[in-house]
Amino acid sequence: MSIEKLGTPRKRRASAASSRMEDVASLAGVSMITVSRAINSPDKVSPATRARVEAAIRKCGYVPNLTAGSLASNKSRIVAAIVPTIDNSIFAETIRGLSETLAAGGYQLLLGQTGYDEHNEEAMVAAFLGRRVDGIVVTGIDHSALTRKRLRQAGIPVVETWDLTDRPIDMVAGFSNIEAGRAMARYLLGKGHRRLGFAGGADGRTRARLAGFTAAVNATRGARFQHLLLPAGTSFHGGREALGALLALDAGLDAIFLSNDALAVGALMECARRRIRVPQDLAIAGFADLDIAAEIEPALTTVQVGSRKIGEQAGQMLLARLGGRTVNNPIRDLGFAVVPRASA
Amino acid sequence: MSIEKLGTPRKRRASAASSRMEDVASLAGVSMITVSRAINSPDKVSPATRARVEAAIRKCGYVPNLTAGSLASNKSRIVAAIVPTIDNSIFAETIRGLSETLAAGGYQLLLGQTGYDEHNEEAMVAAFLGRRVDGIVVTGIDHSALTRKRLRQAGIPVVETWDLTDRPIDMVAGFSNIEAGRAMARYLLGKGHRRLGFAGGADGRTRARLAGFTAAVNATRGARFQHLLLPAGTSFHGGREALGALLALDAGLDAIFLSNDALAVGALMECARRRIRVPQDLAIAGFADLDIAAEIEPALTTVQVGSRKIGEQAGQMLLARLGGRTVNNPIRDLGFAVVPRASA
DNA sequence: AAGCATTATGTTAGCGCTAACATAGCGTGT
DNA sequence: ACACGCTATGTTAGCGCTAACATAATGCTT
Repeated sequence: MSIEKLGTPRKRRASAASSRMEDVASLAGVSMITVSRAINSPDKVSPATRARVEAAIRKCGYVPNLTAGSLASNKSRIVAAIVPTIDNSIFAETIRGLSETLAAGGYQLLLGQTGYDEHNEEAMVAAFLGRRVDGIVVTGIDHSALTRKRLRQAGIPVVETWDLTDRPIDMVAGFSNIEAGRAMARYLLGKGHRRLGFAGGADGRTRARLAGFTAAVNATRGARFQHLLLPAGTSFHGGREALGALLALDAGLDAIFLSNDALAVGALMECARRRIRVPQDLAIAGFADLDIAAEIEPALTTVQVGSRKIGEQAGQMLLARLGGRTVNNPIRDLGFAVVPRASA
Repeated sequence: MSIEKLGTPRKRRASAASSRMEDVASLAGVSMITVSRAINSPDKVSPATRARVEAAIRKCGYVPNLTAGSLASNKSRIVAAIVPTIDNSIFAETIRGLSETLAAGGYQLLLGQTGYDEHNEEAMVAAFLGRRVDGIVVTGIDHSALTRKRLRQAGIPVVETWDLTDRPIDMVAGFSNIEAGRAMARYLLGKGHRRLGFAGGADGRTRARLAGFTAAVNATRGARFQHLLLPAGTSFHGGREALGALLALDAGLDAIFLSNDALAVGALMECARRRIRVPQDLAIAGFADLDIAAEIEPALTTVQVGSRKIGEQAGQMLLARLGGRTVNNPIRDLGFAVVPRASA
């Protein structure tokens, strides 16, 4: 065995050309931990030292390696969110609210889109947990058994959104889809409609709305309805087709509830094309109160659910828990409201 | 100095309760590196060993810590994307295309939304680089000097999108906004319109479209135009207001080009409200060919730019470079096409 | 049967940072 | 003058994984 030659480590990985904390430390004449503190908890370092460290950082163009920091501290400052899609969709606003809330707390957002496929959700949850995200936001309350188990065992805050349950995996921010469906049915029935139609995607939230809708219709003498679950989730074009399909089932429908506003707007367009007068010949209602709902002609009657607020609340709950605070109300019912406009 | 007591390390960090690679290794009776290989490059491990390792993984419920892997391998398998917003927006489809392309290659997407604020972009780029993302996608070709410098020095593939330049930071996938603006002006002029209006957000891409539009109008005898740059980027409501504001500048306008489809749809809605016939009294044109453009009544004349394809191409270029291949054509002009519909 | 390439697996030493503990320096009260 | 608490900074030992090199086992050539 020979003594190592000075300055020639036997082994050295090809590392980034970028400067490391060590370089900053020696430049500033302090230890690494002081640099670390100057960056992450500046008030634990004297102003004079902090100034020297900051100067050194600027001089080297140092960019802290957050991956290394995450490994050492077991905190990633990343939150993952899984939504079905962000295309012309109700979830885009949720993501926006979440993203801005998290950014304000110093967290970044890892985004997953399942395309309404539960199998994708499972794989994404696994991948995100492997990334040791600090928290996770999922859409809905229906998840595979494996996904639920993994989320519970991960030991991180989890927020389910866009629905409500007594027994969330951890926390939930949303509203009751069943009640929302019921409320819209009652609204339409209250307007005197008795031959109703319902169409929407095949996800759990739409099914819940359908359940509430069905219950209210069945409780009303003389009322009957047709429904349709579409393979594709949310598109304007899908709304056109849904309208046609429902009218094919029963040409005498007098009101149709589409489970999201994109579909409803598509249905309105199809009515315009077919010269069906809305709401005189046929009432049309949507769900979620997208921006366009208030702007289109005729303005769309819909259910306002605070898409953006769901994201903000989810973000706030996560930030609270990540900041060591307890969340006093982990089941947040943000409510909904039927917004009567011209179309129904 | 005393000999360490067996089994009681002087120091041990509070670590996750979850199992580590070491646990899997001992359970399977192999070394850690074999487990690592069984996971990351299965064909380097014999089928028998692989099977034992996989069984052990299932038994412990092992989830690899990707943070540790990233640090060791200097690869994060994360790509960051920065867009102005994903709300009812042209960028949602780009993100979707990117996200799906990357997912197929085993990469995850870290999303940043600047809200059309260049200052945010700078901070986000810094944060993402600190995260040692493997690649980054940004919107547009206008970036602060510091951002450009950081991106160049990061030594990772960078794709600029939604515009075109001879001298990208690294790669670019988009189309010429100047030419697109010019093409739409020519289209409207070709239809005989001579008093044109233009409105859009204040971002660089809209300015480029405006430049092309202006050039074409100025080259046409007898043509004149008004323009308007809005603070808020893309909203239906903004389109209503833009229409009003442009008509206030010149009530005799006969064609208006809105720099994105959300604005254009809003303008159409406002025309409906004001009983302005489109296109007879006023032609309306949009930009990007969102889903709704083809569905609305009257259908919207717009510029189709392949929003989704931009994301897919960006993803493919990144995957190629990350896979060690060279990208033969790093400047990808995906073109555009004026789509004539009923509104102009 | 020796020589060599190839495949399968192991050993060692980090990747760049921070937790946990250690220590030095200083003001304060008695 | 001394213990005490407090602030500022330092030392050490990892966090959980993989790169790089090392070695063993196997097949194939001549």
